[in-house]
Amino acid sequence: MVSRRAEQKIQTRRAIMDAALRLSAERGYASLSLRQIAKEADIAPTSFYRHFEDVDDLGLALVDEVGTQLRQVVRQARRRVKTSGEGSVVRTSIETFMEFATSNANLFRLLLGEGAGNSMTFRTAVREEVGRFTSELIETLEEEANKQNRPLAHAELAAEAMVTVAFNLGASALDRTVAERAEIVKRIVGEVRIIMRGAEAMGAGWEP
Amino acid sequence: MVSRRAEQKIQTRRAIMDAALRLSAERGYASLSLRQIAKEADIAPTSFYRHFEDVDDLGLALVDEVGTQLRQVVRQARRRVKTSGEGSVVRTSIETFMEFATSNANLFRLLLGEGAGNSMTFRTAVREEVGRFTSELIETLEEEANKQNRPLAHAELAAEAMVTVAFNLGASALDRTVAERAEIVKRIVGEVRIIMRGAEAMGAGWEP
DNA sequence: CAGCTGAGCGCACACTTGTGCGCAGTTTTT
DNA sequence: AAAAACTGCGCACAAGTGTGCGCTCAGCTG
Repeated sequence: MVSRRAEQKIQTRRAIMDAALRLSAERGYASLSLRQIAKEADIAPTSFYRHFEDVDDLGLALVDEVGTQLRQVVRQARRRVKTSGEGSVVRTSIETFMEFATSNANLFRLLLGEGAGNSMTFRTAVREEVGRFTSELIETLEEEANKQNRPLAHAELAAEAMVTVAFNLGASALDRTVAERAEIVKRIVGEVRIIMRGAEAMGAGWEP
Repeated sequence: MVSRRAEQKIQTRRAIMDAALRLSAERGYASLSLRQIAKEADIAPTSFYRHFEDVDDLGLALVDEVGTQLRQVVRQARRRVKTSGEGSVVRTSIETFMEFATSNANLFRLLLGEGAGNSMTFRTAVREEVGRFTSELIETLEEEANKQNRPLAHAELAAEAMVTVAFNLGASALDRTVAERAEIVKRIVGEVRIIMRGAEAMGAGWEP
């Protein structure tokens, strides 16, 4: 499996994915053509088929990738919170998240863009990924609530709201300058805190 | 100005916009061609230019339209809350909003889809519209808070979070069955309540 | 009434698009 | 060493793309 050939193959596969990412940042993913991608990846158009069935197939692979990396982010944030002693959970988590978002801006934009946009297949794939992310957050939230002995009402609702806010405002930050970006992060932190506070304030037996 | 001619013109303009909307619901807006739109609108391709410079120009017109209609929604919601005596402000507003979203699903999807996706011009246009919407909500929130004598900390943050949640979960509801949709509305209401509660719980002098 | 304006059309052009087919060269398998 | 497998390429083709140009003729203006 470490044959020279297989290695080369995954290398060009990467080249294709990177090319698509680069292009989609400018023109938007939906308006990408196989040929454009091929050219950007220094590949003959027909060679594309040796790696993906379709442009949509490529898209799904990308969504999958971003999902995997995102989940890593949650774990990294958890670790950071645990080790670095203090600093609020909220702030640390969000900063970790934004770090990821800015350094993978293209991938991230794709996720957000296609989540609301294109084809049905895509939308559901994206939502699944975001769903996984939310699940892990719910878990973290409940864990933390137990430890601090401050019960949360409806952790799922709170988590969903937090993720939605962070993802969307986070995405809007990508276009901005560094200064503006910091300002947006502040806003995200503020809003997430509000949500947290609200969830705590609602009694344990609250029914929406 | 009510000349037969002008009337005809705005009529075909409408036809074009509707056609674009219909098509974008299936294939996604970004992958629309001028010719497809023209065909769907029963127009010769070149006639398109009599109404719009560009496909992007059309897009901006559509974003503008949805924005205008959206603001009408807020006002309608306000009126409903005032007249219909009771029922929570939150629930009434969200129901009004969802009514609009479902009956203008295509327009709405366009707004959300392009808000995160396509070209820079587009993104900013969309965000402006959403911003306007948020502004009106902030106003309503503060007004209501004064009347009920329950000060809100950082109405802007709360409003932004609410709008983000409502828009995005709302958009995700569009694909679902009627039953699932009702479930999502419930979730939105719950989350908005949490946000509201959180904003109230934060003291008046709170700094995020 | 005559003359002008402007919406809509058809034609034409130069590109770009996705994809099928068969060949080259290299790596892996026998 | 011979054969099989497979990545990548060039070519070809039909279909679709945006847009310039000049015509028609309904409807407005003087």
